Amino acid sequence: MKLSEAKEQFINSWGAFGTQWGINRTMAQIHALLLVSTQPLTQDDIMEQLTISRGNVNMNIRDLIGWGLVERVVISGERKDHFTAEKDIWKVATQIIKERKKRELDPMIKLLSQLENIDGDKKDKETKQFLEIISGIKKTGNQADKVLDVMIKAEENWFTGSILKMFK
Amino acid sequence: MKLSEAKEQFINSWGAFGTQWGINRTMAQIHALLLVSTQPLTQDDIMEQLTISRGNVNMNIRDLIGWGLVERVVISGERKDHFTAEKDIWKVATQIIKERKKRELDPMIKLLSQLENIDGDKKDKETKQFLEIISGIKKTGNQADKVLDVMIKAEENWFTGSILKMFK
DNA sequence: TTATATTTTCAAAATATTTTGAAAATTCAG
DNA sequence: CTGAATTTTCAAAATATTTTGAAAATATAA
Repeated sequence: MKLSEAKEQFINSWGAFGTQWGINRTMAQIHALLLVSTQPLTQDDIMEQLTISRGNVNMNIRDLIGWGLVERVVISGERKDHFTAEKDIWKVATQIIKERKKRELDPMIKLLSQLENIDGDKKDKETKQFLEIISGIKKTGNQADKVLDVMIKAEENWFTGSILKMFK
Repeated sequence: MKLSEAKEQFINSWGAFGTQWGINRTMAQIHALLLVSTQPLTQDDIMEQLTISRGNVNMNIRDLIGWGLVERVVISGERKDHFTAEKDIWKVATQIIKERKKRELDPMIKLLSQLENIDGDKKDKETKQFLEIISGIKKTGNQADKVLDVMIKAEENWFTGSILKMFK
């Protein structure tokens, strides 16, 4: 397999992979393209390489920046914006986990707490079972939350070289 | 809030939550409905409670069974099939992790191995960087794979009461 | 077996999401 | 400032996914 073929296949597979996780195909492809690019790319580079429209590139780049996976870099002497992706996949993974936790897990736990305030007889079988399910989900959610916090903290401290502080 | 409202809100939120994870809304809603139902339900019950068509219920139930989240139960004396969901959310979570690992992580790692076989000069800067990215992803993928295996094993052994075997 | 209840399938319709592209807004060199 | 380059926006078009519902297949009681 040639390098260009391998890159293409990686971009396509990463895109397909993304769709299974509720991420749109193009956004995942742009991310993949930036991952395997030596140089930061402009919107025009991305348009050309993935044959997609300017608007599409622009919107998805903005989302990727929102997820903290891509950043805008200024190349001195160049007028156009350039974009580059974090190459360390472990950092990519923790960043995604951090964002999903914030956007989804935290609100879900909040909702579950609200659902625990039901009017009426807590001894009623239906009510009792409902509350058990809800509190079970909340408990597991909170455990996951804590595990992820430790992961994120570990990542941050590892990165800043201050991992020992975690145990003080 | 009344119980019926709480149930409804739970079902809707679980559905919305699902779509963010690449799971279709109705499938997540059916799962939620079965989670908070005291009794196993028939297809007709589900049709009625979620006001969706028979075909839709049938297909999504089949998928849920494929994910190992729902099972068919026979109620003696009743002609129709009944369905019920695993209520222990920790088991639900490990089941989902197990399936996603099998369906997505394992194939992704396989693909990455293929992409490492590139023709041409391994000293070429472009080639070298590509191989570094790919092997980085593969390494992180393999680590995740191992962590998830331990989780799944722990869950299974915990469930069967043979957790001590894990350390022998 | 036959008649009826139940489940499954799948093409077409409905709905939701993504993509385009041109106009508007912004940036910046001269 | 001016005007060209660049970026952003967003309504409409294209595409993808989900849902329906009726027909076909299957199961079961009599």
